[in-house]
Amino acid sequence: MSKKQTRQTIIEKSVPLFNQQGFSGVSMSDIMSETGLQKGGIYNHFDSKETLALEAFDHAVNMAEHWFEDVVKGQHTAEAKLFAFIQSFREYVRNPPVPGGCPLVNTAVDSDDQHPTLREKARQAMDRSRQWLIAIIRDGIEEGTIRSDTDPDVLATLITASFEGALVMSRLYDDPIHMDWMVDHLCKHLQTHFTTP
Amino acid sequence: MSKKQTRQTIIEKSVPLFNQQGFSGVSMSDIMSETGLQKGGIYNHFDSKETLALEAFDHAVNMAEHWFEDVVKGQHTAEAKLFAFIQSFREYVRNPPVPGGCPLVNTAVDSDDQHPTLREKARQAMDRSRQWLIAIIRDGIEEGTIRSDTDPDVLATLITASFEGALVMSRLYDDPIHMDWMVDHLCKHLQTHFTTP
DNA sequence: TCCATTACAGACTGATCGGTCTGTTATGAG
DNA sequence: CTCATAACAGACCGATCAGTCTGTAATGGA
Repeated sequence: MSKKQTRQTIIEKSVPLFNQQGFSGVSMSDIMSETGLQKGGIYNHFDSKETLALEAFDHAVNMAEHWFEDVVKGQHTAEAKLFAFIQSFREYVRNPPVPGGCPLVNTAVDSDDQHPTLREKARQAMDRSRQWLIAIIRDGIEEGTIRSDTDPDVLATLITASFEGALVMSRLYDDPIHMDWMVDHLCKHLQTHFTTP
Repeated sequence: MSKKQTRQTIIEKSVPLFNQQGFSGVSMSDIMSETGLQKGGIYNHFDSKETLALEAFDHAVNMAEHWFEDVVKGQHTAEAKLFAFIQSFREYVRNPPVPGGCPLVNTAVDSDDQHPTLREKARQAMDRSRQWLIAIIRDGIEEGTIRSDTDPDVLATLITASFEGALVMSRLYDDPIHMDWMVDHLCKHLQTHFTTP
C-alpha cells in the first residue's frame, strides 16, 4: 500500500465517523479502530485531529457533489436538470452517497461557533452548491425554458433549504415519506417557473 | 436559593451550551463555569451528564414551543394562525428564543445513532410539533377556510422542513434573507390551500 | 438558639483524551 | 542482496474527561 493510498483510506474511513458523530464526538481511538492503524500510522499522515476532520469534510462534500453531478449529467435542458436534481432527493434519502446524511447540514449544525475553520468550509461548500444551482437556473432563463422573472438566488435557496430540512426530518423519523412529500411540492412549485405550459 | 431554583438555573444555563455544542461538545467543566457551581453542586441535582442533557433538551423545546404558541395565541382562525406562525420565522431567526437555533434540528443531527434516548426525545418533540400544526390545519378544514383536499400531514411536514432548512442556512450564512425568502414562498404556497380568494 | 438536614466545595479517582517519540519493520532504488 | 528511507507500532505524556466522596457551611424547623 502506497502512502497516498493509506492516507486516502484513513480519510474515507473517517468520513462516516465525523459525518455521523461530529468533530468532538469522534476520538482518535475511533479512527484507529476503524482504520486498523495505530497512533503512529495516523499521525504520520495528518498533523492533528482537526486536519483530518477538515480533509474528511472535503471528501464527504466531494462525494455528495459528484453524486448530484452524475444525476444531472444526462439532462440537457435546465428544466430537465432541475427536475432530475429534485427527483434525486428521493434516492439520496434512501441510499445516501455519504453515510450520515448531508455533510453541509451536519457540519453547519456541529460547528456552531466551536470550530470556525470547519464552519467556514461548510459555508464555502454551501455556496458552491448554491452557485451550481444558480448557474443552471440562469441557463434556463437564457434558453427560455425558465421564466425571466425567476430570481435564481431565491429559487436556489428554496430548493437547498427544502432538501436539507426534509432530509433531517426523514432521517429523524427514519421514513423517506417526508422527503417524498417535499419533492412532490418542489416539483409542483417548479412548474410555476417554467415557461412550458 | 431553594433546591428547585438552583436546579432550574443549572438547566437554564446548560441549554445554550448543549444546543450550540452538542452533547459530546459540552464538558461538565463548561457547565461548572457557566453556572458558577462546582462538581458537588451539580451532581447533587443530576445523576449524570446525560440526565442533565435530557432535561436541558426538554427545557429548550419548551421554550421554543411556548414561543410559537404565543405567536399564534392572538389569532382566531386557522388561516390567521398559520399565517402568523410562518411569518414568525422571520423573528425566530433574528431573535431566537433558544440560543443556538432549533433544538430539534440540532439534536436530530447531533444524536446520530450515538445517543438513542436523546434521539427518541427529539423524535417525540418533532412529532408533538407536527401534531400541533396538523390540528390547526384540520380546524381550518372544518371551519372551511382551508381547502378540504389539503393533506394536513403533508402540509405540516412541508412547513416544518422548510423552516428547519431555511434556519440552518440563515444561521450558516449569518443572514436572515434565506429565511425571509422561504417565508415569502410558504405564504404564497399557503394561499393555494385557502378557500378565500 | 439549637440542631438535623442538605446544598455545595473541592480534592480525588480511573479512564480517556489528543498528541509525541522512539524503535521496528516494510519498502523500493541501486 | 543491501541499505537508506519512511511507514507504522505502541509505549508514553500531561491534560482533561465524567463521576465519587468527604468535609463544611448554610438553611430552616422547633
